[in-house]
Amino acid sequence: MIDMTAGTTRVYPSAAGEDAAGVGRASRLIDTPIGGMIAVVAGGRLIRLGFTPDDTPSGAIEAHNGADADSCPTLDLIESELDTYFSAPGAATVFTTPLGLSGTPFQIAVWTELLRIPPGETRSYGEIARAIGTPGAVRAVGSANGANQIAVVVPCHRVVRSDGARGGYAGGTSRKDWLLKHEHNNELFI
DNA sequence: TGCCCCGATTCAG
DNA sequence: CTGAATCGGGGCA
Repeated sequence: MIDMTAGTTRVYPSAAGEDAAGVGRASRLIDTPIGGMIAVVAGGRLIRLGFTPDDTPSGAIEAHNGADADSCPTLDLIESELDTYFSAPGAATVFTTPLGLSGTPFQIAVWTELLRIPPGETRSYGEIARAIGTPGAVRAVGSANGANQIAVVVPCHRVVRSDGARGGYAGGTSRKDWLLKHEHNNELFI
């Protein structure tokens, strides 16, 4: 059925009626030290990057329109940048892959703010809430974090609780832990 | 549309 | 440690 081998690119046939603008979609599985990730590109932009569940169902990669995934520059770019990011302790890697953020105005505001957090640094949910002008929306920020479609690149893992505790993570707290330590040059903290 | 419920939180008791 | 505050998002009538 679907080849889940890391690095494998799958091309999906165009679905009539979808992507009227001719914007193709392609996905690729990328292997990382903390599990496989699936990257999805549409219109030349990365629109999704998430950790694949242990037993990734074939349906996880459904509905991707046809595009020439094997020669997708954006997939090549994100794959390359992820490789650099994961292989370099301290991870000062700056991602340049064009992103396609899709969500409510509030979510977009949160995610955009997350992109401003430098690698190796953290912010609390409250700080993010204040930064975007809605000091009381602390929990809502948490929800928006959970709705992040582009893991690692949109660094929702850099948001922790005000008391320093790590807080939750859609990909699993162990991954959040790993990422924070990795960016902290492998130093243990807290 | 309105109502209700739920959170990757926070802070006061 | 417990409880209430606060607000965006989603489900449902």
